[in-house]
Amino acid sequence: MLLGSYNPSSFEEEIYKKWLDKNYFVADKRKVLKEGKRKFSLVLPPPNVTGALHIGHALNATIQDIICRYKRLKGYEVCWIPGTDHAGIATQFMVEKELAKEGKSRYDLGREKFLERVWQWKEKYGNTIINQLKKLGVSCDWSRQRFTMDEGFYKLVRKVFVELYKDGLIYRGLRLINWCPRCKTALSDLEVEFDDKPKKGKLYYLRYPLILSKEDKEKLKKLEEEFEKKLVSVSEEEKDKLLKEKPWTKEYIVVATTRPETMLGDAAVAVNPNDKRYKHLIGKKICLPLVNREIPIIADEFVDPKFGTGCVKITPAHDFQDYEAGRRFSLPLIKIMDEDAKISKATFLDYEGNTIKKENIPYEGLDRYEAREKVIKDLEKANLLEKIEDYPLLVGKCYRCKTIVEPMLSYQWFIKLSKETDNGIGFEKIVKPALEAVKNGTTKFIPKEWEKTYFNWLENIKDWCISRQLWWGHRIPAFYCLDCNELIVSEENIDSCPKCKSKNIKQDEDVLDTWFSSALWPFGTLMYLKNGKKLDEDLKEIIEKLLEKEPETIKKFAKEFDVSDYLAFYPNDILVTGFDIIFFWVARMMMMGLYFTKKVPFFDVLVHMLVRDEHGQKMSKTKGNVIDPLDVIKKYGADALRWTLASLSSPGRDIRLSFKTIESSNFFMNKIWNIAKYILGVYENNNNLDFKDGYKYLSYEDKWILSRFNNLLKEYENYINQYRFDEVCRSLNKFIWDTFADWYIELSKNRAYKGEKEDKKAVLWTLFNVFKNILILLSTVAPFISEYLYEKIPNREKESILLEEFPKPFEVEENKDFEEIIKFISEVRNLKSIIGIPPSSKIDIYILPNENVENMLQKTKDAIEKLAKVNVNFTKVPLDLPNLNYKNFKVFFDLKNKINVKEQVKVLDKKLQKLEKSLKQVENKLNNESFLKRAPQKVIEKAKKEKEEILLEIEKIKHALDFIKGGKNE
RNA sequence: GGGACGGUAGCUCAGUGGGAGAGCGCCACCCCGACAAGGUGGAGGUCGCAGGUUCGAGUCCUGCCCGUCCCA
Repeated sequence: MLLGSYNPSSFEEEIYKKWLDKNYFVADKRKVLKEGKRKFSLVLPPPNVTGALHIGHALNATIQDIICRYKRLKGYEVCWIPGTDHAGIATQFMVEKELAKEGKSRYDLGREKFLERVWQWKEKYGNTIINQLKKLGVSCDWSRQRFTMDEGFYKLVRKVFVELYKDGLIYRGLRLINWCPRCKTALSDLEVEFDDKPKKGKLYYLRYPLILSKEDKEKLKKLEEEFEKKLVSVSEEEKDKLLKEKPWTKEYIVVATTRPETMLGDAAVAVNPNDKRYKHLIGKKICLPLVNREIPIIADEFVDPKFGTGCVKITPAHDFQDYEAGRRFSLPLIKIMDEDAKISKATFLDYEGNTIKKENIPYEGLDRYEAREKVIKDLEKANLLEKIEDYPLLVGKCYRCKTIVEPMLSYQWFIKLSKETDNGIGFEKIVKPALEAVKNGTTKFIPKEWEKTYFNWLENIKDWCISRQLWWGHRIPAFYCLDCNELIVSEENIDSCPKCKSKNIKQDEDVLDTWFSSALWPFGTLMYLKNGKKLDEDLKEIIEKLLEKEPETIKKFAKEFDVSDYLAFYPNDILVTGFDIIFFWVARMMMMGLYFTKKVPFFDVLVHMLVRDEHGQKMSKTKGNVIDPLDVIKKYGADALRWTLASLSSPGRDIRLSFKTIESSNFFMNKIWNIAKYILGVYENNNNLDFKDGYKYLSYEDKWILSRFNNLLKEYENYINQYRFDEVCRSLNKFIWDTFADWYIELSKNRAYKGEKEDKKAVLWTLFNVFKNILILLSTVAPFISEYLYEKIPNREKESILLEEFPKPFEVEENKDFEEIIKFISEVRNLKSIIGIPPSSKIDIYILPNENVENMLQKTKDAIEKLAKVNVNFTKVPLDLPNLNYKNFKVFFDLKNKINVKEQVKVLDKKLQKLEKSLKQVENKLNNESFLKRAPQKVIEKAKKEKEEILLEIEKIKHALDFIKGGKNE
């Protein structure tokens, strides 16, 4: 026996090792640059060094691998570059956690020692996902593996930063940003998460005493009296309306807030200018309780009169909306929290970042939530708490550690992207090209719906906060002269001030947002630091010539970088990624790619969805519904996992994954295995008969399966080019199982075991050639089993299926007549079942063929007998027996003594009714003049044919009925 | 509040204006010289609801209901 039972874990690892040893995945730039071979390139979205492989990675990598393997078959030089991302916050978080176990913090170690520790950690765990991906069988070019903080990226990131700075597109400024008090770093808008449902929060109503002169007080009294008078003279209906506009006449004003502790930083109180209740108070001042600060009452349109009392506090240093309002009214920024989100001294700043003054305030040192309690308690004591209401609240949380973020005033670095910043210089230079490239179709999203998401975000983009107060990451190449305050942005580290020559230089403490380096990934992975190495001599001329056409930036980069890979493989052809990082990553790669290379980083963006559990729940450790791809691989093999993911990946839909589905994929793999077992068994059984010339003796069924394969080939290619991997799998499954195994293999058995030599040759030739092609098509999705079985077949020509070409169609014509035999066999089985004849009980049938198919039926006789479990006789004349009619032949059934169930009449009647219903439908159609006039000829023809077929069916059933009713044998 | 996507068999999902499909599950029968992880046959549907366009709508348009997600 050539094959045992299917056990993927027994061969997958070995096969992967072979592929690696033979360097099949390594891209050859020479073939592209020198021989003009078509290239196909892409980057693996770099997983975080912190992570472990989850099912989402598996889906993402599977899709890419299918595409890459397909492109190799189609003769492309495929360059698929893997790598890992340093993942600033996440990695630092992991190492800090490790340190915490030793009772230390990063500050105990200091920056340098801490970073050493992170590098150690990275060396130890950073390749986890990469190694796990190999178990999945992905065909990345591992020789080109990169890291977002490797030497090349270190240099590239600095270059890019300096370029952008020189071009006036990066600035440093005091801004209100999202701050994570646990990670102690700024977060970009995207890194702040909001819960789906609002949390139960409170709305606090605080009384702020007005500062009133004697006249003011009298005025208020008067207003009150006037209003009372007015009230008496109006109707009941108008009274309500009037009451809503009642002028505020108390000696304090009431503001509503969800964050009472921030009142310590209030710079004003605001009302809507059209709000009649407060009109007379605009311009007055209040005395802010607890801190005794005098602040004005201002009027601004942004105040919603319906919110709370219609009167809000303005805290410009701790709320985004208030920041803008504060700027409009030149209110001071009053910062009252430190980086731990604890109450600090109040610092008054202007919008340029100059400190105006500092002020002692109560609660210093208290955490923001402790401070809230205290503030409320103290206000209550002073009778300044009006009331507390329940209020639904949306709070932003750090996407890494889930700590509630704090709007915080701090110095940060930004890339200008907003339409508002500097007359939209960044928008024009960076954002617009990225928008344009998708609008004009240079880069396409698949499915297209995602383009809207992309446009919407880019069109409303804000400046990108790129600095993070972390230690792990690309340190910002900005230097400060501590003597003359000069800011120097420089690619190289500097040790003296170019202005005052002072040696008192300090580099900016901050590192760059991780996504800054990821944004360079598509071209950065194709550039390597030369480090003094010379270019490959044979490529020198070609490279120089190609370089001429490149933009200045690339020429500049080429001085220090080997850009031969870039010239061979950029732009990428496709990017495959999850929808959740379109903003984080895709948009930013588009912007950076276009800005620096003047080309789109990739042409197709294939967006896939989330993998959920079988109930549609997100997988999470806390829910315990995680399916670990490694467990799956262990149990069912990588092929089954890949097959499952591919089959379920219909565009725009989340995947619901269950072990049941994986199991059925495994069954399919097993089926393929057994097909191989059969074919190889037949071969062995015939003493390895040389079947090379078998194509000369092809029979009807051989030609039929060959033509059916051609059909599959068309479908397959059509679907894979549309990235419809679900349909690819469906087509393959249908052909392999329902057509090849269930029909052709069954049809082949007589000839394979008992046929003449020529028959055997033809059968073997057909079996092996169809099977080889099946394996090649299958190898994109299920590469392991394909390779393993490919190695076993005698008609292979290559040492690996990876070196195969995409199959060409067989030179045969479609044989519709043979399809009729298939149909006929099915119907005999069906008929036997209906009239209650056990499948194993043979009945006699008489076939009356016309000339066209006589030979075919004669030759297929054995197969028909075997598959339909009948005794086939031929007749030259019609017989007086129940019969079935086909286009080219008639079949008569001798059913005497075979029927034992009269109740079959019911079944047949039901069937008849169904058929008559559809007959009516078709007839209605065909009797409809409008239909005949307006429908296309093709459709009308089809309808006519359909009617004929239904009539045939009806006739058949009627025959069967006649027989049962008339010929019952007791 | 704005937007996107989805609602088709018990479950998970395909479906390209023209006879409602697949896998799993279910029922009945069958170990047949690859495979019981299999074979043969079968049952099961108001395609979310209501309108509209069309000779013809699961498919296109409008409104509504339900669900998921993104943005503010």
